[in-house]
Amino acid sequence: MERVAAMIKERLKTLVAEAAGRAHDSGELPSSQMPPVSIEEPKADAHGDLSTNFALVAASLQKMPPRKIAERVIENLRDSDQLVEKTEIAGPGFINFFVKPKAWHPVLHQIHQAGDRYGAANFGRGRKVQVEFVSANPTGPLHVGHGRGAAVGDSVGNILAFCGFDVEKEYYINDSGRQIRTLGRSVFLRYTEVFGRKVDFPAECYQGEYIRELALRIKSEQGDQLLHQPEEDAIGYCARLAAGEILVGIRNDLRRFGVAFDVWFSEQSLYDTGTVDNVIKDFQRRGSVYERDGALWFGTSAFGDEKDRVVVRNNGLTTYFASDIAYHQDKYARGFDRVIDVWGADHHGYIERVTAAVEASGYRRDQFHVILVQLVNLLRGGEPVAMSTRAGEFVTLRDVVEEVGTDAARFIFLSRHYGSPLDFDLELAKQKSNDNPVYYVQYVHARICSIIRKASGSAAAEVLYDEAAVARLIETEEIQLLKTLSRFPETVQSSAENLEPHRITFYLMNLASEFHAYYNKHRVLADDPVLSCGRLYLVEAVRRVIENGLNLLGVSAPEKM
RNA sequence: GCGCCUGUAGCUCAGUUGGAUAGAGCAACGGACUUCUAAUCCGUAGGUCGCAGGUUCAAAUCCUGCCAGGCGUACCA
Repeated sequence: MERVAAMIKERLKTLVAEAAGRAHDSGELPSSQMPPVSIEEPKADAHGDLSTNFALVAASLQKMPPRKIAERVIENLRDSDQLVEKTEIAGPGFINFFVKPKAWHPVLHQIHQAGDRYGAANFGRGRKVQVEFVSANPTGPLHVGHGRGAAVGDSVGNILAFCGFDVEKEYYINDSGRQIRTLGRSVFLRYTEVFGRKVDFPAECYQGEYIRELALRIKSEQGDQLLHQPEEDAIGYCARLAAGEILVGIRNDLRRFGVAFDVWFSEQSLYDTGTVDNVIKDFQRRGSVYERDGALWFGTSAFGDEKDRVVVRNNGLTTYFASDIAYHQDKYARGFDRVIDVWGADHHGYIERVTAAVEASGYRRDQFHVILVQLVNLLRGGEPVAMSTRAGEFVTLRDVVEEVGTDAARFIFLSRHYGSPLDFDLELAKQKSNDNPVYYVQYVHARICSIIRKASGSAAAEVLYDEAAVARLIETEEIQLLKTLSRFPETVQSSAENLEPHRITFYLMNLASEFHAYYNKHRVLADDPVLSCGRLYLVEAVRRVIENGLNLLGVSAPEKM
């Protein structure tokens, strides 16, 4: 099905190109060289529905003033299907098109036919894409920053899937290495404390209260048994148990936050299967890895990194980077064309080296993409909430979801470009007013459901298509809504191309605003049954687009509020 | 020092990949509920797009150099 907005643009493009050709044939334009025609949407309504800068771009080729070129193009327009109401030349030489209202009407039928697929596309052509996000170490509960990463990653995945990519969402569990040992040690020390042993709790250990809770839990299950084992065994036991428990908590928190991963991938498994060793050996054979000062180095600088990086330290232990190389190789080996990693902004120093590893493994640079999500500043009533990771005092994602709800949290996380720092105000987030954009958008959905209930007795009632009724939609606000609705597919597309979910958020706020304005000015259920029928059809289309958009963000579309 | 991100209205942020007079929301002020949900709407006011150059018909957007803030720059994870 051809999109209405795209169709109109294409048509105008052709009209302009043909007109320019005719003008040249008749000698009105000297050069046969014509620039490509681009059709844009002006931001000011006074500049028409669509416009082209053709005359401006053609000026240097034609060696003529732009306004003169514009005149000759307009004179040669042959608008055979009566699409255009009016054209004008404006400013330095823009050609503005005012499209007939009826040109936008077909979008309604399209929306009703496409249903929950309206806005979807297939330019992904089934290519496999992996989105990896959150991937927090299982050494403590998720905090607010992880929530932002979760919302962004989940939504990017949804959007790409909507555009025809075969998407898999993955969580990488850093369940190996020193931080897990530190976790075990932290729990074990608290455990010994429970039995009255005086310990000097080290600063590098995890300070949070949850460590004590885990220790108590081990006591209730194992009594004092661990005190009688070799300390290494006891620490190992604590580490496994704690990481397992924390991971269960993380899964629960994410589920409650509406995030479902297809794959939970264990870092330890890369060691257990020998994948990390094999990768290092393989690169050694190929000369990408070399020895210096007793350590093994990966030659990332050959691929644009500022220096080479260590993969095996001189004490024989592998670095985090080593398993990262193996992990990313494994991703491509699983058949993904594209790999997208969502990282916290503090990891940006890693982009170059992982990209280098990807390239050294024989994949293209553009098959790997990192979304760097900036930090979240948590506020309460405008005042910063004190968060000290060192003291283990921070507001967890669970706390936030319990206080403000999943919908509000997700919407706010996606209400800003991921590259700019986000102020998250708890008071504002749970406020049920127009200050809170999520309710502003959801309210539209609930309102429309209410209208439809009123019209037919049930929200699920079928709203029927009637050509004569749709033709009655000619109010300014109605045409505006039609134009905005027809723009949804391209919004989704640019959102997918740029991996920017916030474009959907802004689109929805704008659509909501236009609907509220319409609602306040015109009655949907009017005395005239034909008009009512047309308006119901329009309003149901708005509802559908709000629902589809909110779905992509992972936010619910309530029928009542 | 080097690298990345950010700098737009009092505040929080958009800005259609280079377009016309730079837009929303909040806060301020003034209005609108006997009518489909007032969690709403309408109006007013608010700007040297960090600064300085450059590229061109056209720059918030691209290039260069400064300024400010954040982050990074480990044989840490």
